[in-house]
Amino acid sequence: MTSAEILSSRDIKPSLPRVLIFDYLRQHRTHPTVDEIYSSLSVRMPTLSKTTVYNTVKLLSSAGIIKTITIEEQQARYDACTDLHGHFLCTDCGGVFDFDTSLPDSRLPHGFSVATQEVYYTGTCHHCNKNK
Amino acid sequence: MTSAEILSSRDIKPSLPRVLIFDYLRQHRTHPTVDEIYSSLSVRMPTLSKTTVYNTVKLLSSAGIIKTITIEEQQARYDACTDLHGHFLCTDCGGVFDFDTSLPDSRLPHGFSVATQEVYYTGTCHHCNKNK
DNA sequence: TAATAAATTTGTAATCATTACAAAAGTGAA
DNA sequence: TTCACTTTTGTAATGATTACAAATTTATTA
Repeated sequence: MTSAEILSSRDIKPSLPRVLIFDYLRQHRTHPTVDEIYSSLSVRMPTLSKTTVYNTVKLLSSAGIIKTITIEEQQARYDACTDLHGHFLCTDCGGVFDFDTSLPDSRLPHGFSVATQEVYYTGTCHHCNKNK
Repeated sequence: MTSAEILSSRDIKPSLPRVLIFDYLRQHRTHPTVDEIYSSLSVRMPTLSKTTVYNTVKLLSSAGIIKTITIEEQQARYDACTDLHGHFLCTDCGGVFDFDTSLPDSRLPHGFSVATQEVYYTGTCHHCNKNK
């Protein structure tokens, strides 16, 4: 399915900025920040505003089309893959990596309804462990 | 064990601000923000600086004595309970609640070493679900 | 104890990600 | 084309966090 089709199916008008941003996230699974999305796309679309990137990732995230990753204090990252998987932050190089994970066996208090589930690990990645 | 003893055992000098902040976190399991810690303690210790609260929670967190919770984009929260448990953010009232969770069965890529593990859920809490 | 060195705390001023907001631009219907 | 509505944009706030240097406290040495 194209990005525009996915947006339309969620009643989000597939404007050019929205399609570009969603496309970018679908093609770059590096969990980019708003800044990285903006810098990359403003080459192709010089009129793009960073505010539009902020607006769009918030729109897509609340529609459940992308995920907001808050593994770092400094800034949010975004992920077009909404399938269940964990995120690993390397505190050496700052990279964020995916890993396979099952859902933990959780006992929520009665009456709680779940919207999103995230598993965040931090540590040192393969590459940074080598350089020691 | 007293807070001062725990700090000492980690080679952190148990100064008054450090003990007060750590004590506060041990007694208030509500996952307070820096602002909440500062506001509460500055009544008893008017000379306390917010910078000291920032410095201290960073110190305690990197020593592994407390946990930094980044479930929200806006600000970090802190938790003196380092036992394994999940955190649930109610997107209606903003409260953060603990819940029991096992470790998910995760397959990390080879060579990755783990320092911290977090399970974050969002949704609606018991109380907010009632008011609907 | 006094003097000195080291560690800690403090207040103020940056930094910087995010949001507010209103004007501008774009889109679609009559 | 005109009008209403949505989206985008740029600028100016906001607000959490950090940098930093001065002030204070604590520890050490003589």
